[in-house]
Amino acid sequence: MSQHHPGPESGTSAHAAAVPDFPDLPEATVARLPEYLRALHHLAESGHDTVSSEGLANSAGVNSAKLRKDLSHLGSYGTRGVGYDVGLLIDQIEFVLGLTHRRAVALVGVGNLGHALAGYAGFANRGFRISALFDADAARVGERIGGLIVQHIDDLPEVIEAEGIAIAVIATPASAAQSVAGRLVAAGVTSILNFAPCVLSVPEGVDVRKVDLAIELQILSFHEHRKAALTALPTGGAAGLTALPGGLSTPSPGEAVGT
Amino acid sequence: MSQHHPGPESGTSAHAAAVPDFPDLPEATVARLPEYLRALHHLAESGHDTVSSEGLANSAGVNSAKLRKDLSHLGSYGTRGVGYDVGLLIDQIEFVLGLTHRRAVALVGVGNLGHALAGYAGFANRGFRISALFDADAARVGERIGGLIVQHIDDLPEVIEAEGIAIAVIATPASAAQSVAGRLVAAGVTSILNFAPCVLSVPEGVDVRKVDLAIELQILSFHEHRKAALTALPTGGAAGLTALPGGLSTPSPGEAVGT
DNA sequence: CGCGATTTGTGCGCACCTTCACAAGCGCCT
DNA sequence: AGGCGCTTGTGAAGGTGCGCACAAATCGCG
Repeated sequence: MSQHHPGPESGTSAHAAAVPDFPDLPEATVARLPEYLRALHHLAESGHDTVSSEGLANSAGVNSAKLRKDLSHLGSYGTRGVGYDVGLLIDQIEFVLGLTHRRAVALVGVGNLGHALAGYAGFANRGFRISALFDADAARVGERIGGLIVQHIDDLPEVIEAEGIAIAVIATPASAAQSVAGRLVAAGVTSILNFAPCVLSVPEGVDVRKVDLAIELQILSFHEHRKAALTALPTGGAAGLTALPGGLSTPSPGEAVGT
Repeated sequence: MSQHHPGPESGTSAHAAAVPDFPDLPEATVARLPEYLRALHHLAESGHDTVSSEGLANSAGVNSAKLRKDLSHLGSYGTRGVGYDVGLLIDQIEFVLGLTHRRAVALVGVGNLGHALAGYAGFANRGFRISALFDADAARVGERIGGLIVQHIDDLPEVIEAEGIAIAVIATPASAAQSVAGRLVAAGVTSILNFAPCVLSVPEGVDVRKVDLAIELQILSFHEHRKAALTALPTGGAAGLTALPGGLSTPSPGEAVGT
């Protein structure tokens, strides 16, 4: 999705024995690790202290072979014949994802969507803390949201530095997003989650992930359209479908990351 | 827009059935079409009536070769030496995505996030109309949000059918999501956009896309972590050499992922 | 103390996606 | 009319990811 510069690909020679670390984890694997982490926390709360790849894969909604391969990439600690130690695996994944400490996040744009994101409990529960809110609208500055005061975007540099913020969320209108991105990067932010429906260009070394809500619906719309065309044409589109079970069963393939 | 059904002369070669086209568009292509569409609308508003693959690719933030291949999949109409007709391409893509008519969408869960989604202007502008709001909390039922009244989730079947809704958005807590999904499917919904951080299992034929905001941040966190590790290491020697075992000993723990 | 049941880790083939490079087509200019 | 430059469409190569299937490893039990 966003720009991932293969770039010079500095080798990053694995500093041998000390840390198992993350030299060049496949992007697809990285995208799934959070999923595993969530499932693991769930399992831990249920009292499980070990889990098989089959069980964990089930909880995370993926194939067990894929899960094993993913975990093997980070030199995982499973025990053959037994499974994975839940607590250990949680620590492992959290380390690889850089979640050993709570990360501070800045949020720019406290409009309709930004307001909701600022109060989204899911962030706090999963390793992040919204540490600063910004908006360009003077009328909004000073407003209090979930224990934070909205600050003017001109104060961005000082706050970003003072709080040591490296990750920012853009929830502004598309027209302002590129400008905001530039100011964020100038202030030292190196990772951006962009909710504005537009492409951002940023210097090399800055990561951008994009969430476009309308695009998600449009992709679903395509599949709706396709399904409608299929059922209208008994050409054999349904032939491929195995006996449709009455109950709930196979998880759908959704997902695809990105973006 | 533009009830443009004639389609492009029934495919290129095999015109067995009068099927429009999009038989089996690659998923990756489908995911990018909305991006192109957005860029095209932008271009149209800027007065452009044709655009080259290079120009459009630039606007959409992708490689031009990739764009051309994507468009070729849907039997597109570009003119060599000139480029693509912006208006025609918009119609084409909107048709393929099933956006020739505005689609009705139901939204379940009018909490923090759901409230924002209900008012999100980006949906209305891009082919969708939130047609119904539901919540399980009786205290919220009756509340008015953006011209719609929140209804109780028990009324879901009647409303879904009456409005002919096929797409739904789940913005409930994770604990309720699976149950809601089941009720949606039972009511006839065949596409779900899930914002709850959990896996949904649905019957075959139902599409689910998931947006997990915390996961997006966690992926960024990984890259932050990686970048931090890189800058912490002396850049000099690491460049280029990938853990070549040329070193005399290189104890096993290196685990040489790549090999 | 060895055997079988269980589960991980992974080699391999396959399918999909991306990118390059170039021939074919189109319009314009001379 | 003909050639020239520009742009599309696509064949082919390369890369990435996925899933099967199986050997290796570990535990529990008799």
